[in-house]
Amino acid sequence: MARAATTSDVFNAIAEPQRRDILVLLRTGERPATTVAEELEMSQPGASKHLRVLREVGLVHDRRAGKQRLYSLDARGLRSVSEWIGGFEQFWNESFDRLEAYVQELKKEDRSTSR
Amino acid sequence: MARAATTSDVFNAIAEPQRRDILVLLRTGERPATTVAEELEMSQPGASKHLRVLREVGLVHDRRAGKQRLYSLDARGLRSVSEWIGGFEQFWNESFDRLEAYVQELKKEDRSTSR
DNA sequence: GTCACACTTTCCTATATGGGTATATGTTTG
DNA sequence: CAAACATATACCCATATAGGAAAGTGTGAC
Repeated sequence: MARAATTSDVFNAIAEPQRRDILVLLRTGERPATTVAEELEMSQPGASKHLRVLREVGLVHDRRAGKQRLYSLDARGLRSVSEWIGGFEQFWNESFDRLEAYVQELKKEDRSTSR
Repeated sequence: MARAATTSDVFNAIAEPQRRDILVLLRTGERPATTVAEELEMSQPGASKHLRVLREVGLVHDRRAGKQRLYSLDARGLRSVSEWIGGFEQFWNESFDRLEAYVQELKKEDRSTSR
């Protein structure tokens, strides 16, 4: 089995750098697919594919506007990620302390090794 | 080109459900690889591989303890994700409003279609 | 040293992807 | 309806998994 389908999981959808870039870009407002491609310097089909994935996980919406299709951000899907991440905030400092201890340990080992 | 290597990107590392489970499990304290495998019902080599990925992106640390190797959480790497996500918090409510408008629009279309 | 235990790595496989290129689809305009 | 424009899809390829099975490595015990 390979990795889970990006189309069904927000975590996978935002694992791709270019898709993250698209989301960031859309914070400044909706825009047509072509503009997204141009502004992020990716091919038109490339942008279209990424937008499709983002659409399928619900992170963007699209609406027709004449010949164009305007894409807009719907950040609500990122909430689940935020909540998951939130469960770790309390461990940031703690693990920092743990790292400190780790560094101290390394220093000790180094000292005893060089003797 | 395929997706970026999981070993070099925290976003990719946490894109895999089982790896997220491991991180959550490790919040309750360090434990040997075998225990991780048992508690999460994954094969021992499987757990080992996932732990390796997490280690390489710095989300876990390991230390030898006799025959065992104890893995512990280092959540600091999740901060970059948290920060990125944080840039979207202000859009949650806003996009909710946008969705409302979207729904209204759908209703309108539906009405005009059924006429 | 040898054995057992706890992991890690190697191999192999089926499957997803991301990217490029070419082509198809949908919409407005003349 | 034909032409033009904006996007989406289909195809093809190279690569990166995740997983299972089997073999390899490191460490404590006898």
